[in-house]
Amino acid sequence: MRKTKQISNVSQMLSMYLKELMRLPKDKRVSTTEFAKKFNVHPSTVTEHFQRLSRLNLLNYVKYRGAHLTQEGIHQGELLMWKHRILEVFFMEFLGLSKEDACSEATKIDFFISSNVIKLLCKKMNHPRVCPCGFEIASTYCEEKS
Amino acid sequence: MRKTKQISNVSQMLSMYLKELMRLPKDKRVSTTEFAKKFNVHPSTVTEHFQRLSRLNLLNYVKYRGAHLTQEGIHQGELLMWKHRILEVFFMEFLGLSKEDACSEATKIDFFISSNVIKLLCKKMNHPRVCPCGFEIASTYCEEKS
DNA sequence: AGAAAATTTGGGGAAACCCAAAATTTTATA
DNA sequence: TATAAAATTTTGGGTTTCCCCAAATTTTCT
Repeated sequence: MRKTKQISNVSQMLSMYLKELMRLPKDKRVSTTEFAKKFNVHPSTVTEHFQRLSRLNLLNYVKYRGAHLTQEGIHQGELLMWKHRILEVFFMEFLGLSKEDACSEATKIDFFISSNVIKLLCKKMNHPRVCPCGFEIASTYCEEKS
Repeated sequence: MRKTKQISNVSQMLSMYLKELMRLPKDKRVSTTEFAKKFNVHPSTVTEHFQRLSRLNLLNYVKYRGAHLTQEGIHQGELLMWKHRILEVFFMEFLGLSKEDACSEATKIDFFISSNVIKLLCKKMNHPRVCPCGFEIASTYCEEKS
């Protein structure tokens, strides 16, 4: 009954957490201070966000022990990263941005842009399999019929 | 000393007000109830936002008498509309979206996307002079050297 | 075991939204 | 031109999201 391809109730900030989480090894648990440094924020703030992600069933968070993404969290994180990376490819290949600029520009809008636009962009870019940073682009959301 | 091409302290919501204001005749003063209907919000909410825009010197707002954009407001509104329309053109011509979809997709990201990306997009689209809806695209921000 | 380090809790604060009811001003009409 | 009706603003609340700090708790290290 539930749609799978939607980010439910995730704020922009939470989406940033989700994306960062996706870049980390999925087996290891992440600590709050580790994250606090990345986001230039106090540890207690991270705790708060982890708890929120946990309430949304996106993060498996155990007090004092760190956290890792749930299946659902990975799923939503993959959607975000797919958007992010397709945008990166587009910004580099079509607009000629540098790798760094492509990433920062993608970061500004990946949360807001629709799946449909990304899907069309993906097609136009010939369904890239890797992003400019060398990371693989998960094909879960790409509907290539090759 | 002041940079001219930046949206200063305008929230996404205020940017929506700015864009809507840009679509209205600039000589006439707009009433709060008029706006309230457009945004499906109570009149008092509009008053609040008008006051805020006024504090930012973007809106000339006189109690009980309505409001109209200041020079600065028009300037910032033009930047937003430029982004919006270039995106519309891109979405229609490059991705093949309908006029309506192009508009709604542009609305989702125009506030967040950088001027630089839009500038490159503008060039790729050959510096369009009108958007899909037939509106003229102000060239203030377009650096075409034709 | 006990001290040090990491983490969470609880209490607050600011900003951006929104609404409802009361007060005020404008307008329209009798 | 009064006065009633309509429009607008004020006031007072309420919510959410984000952030910090200090104190309490738990884990880790020696």
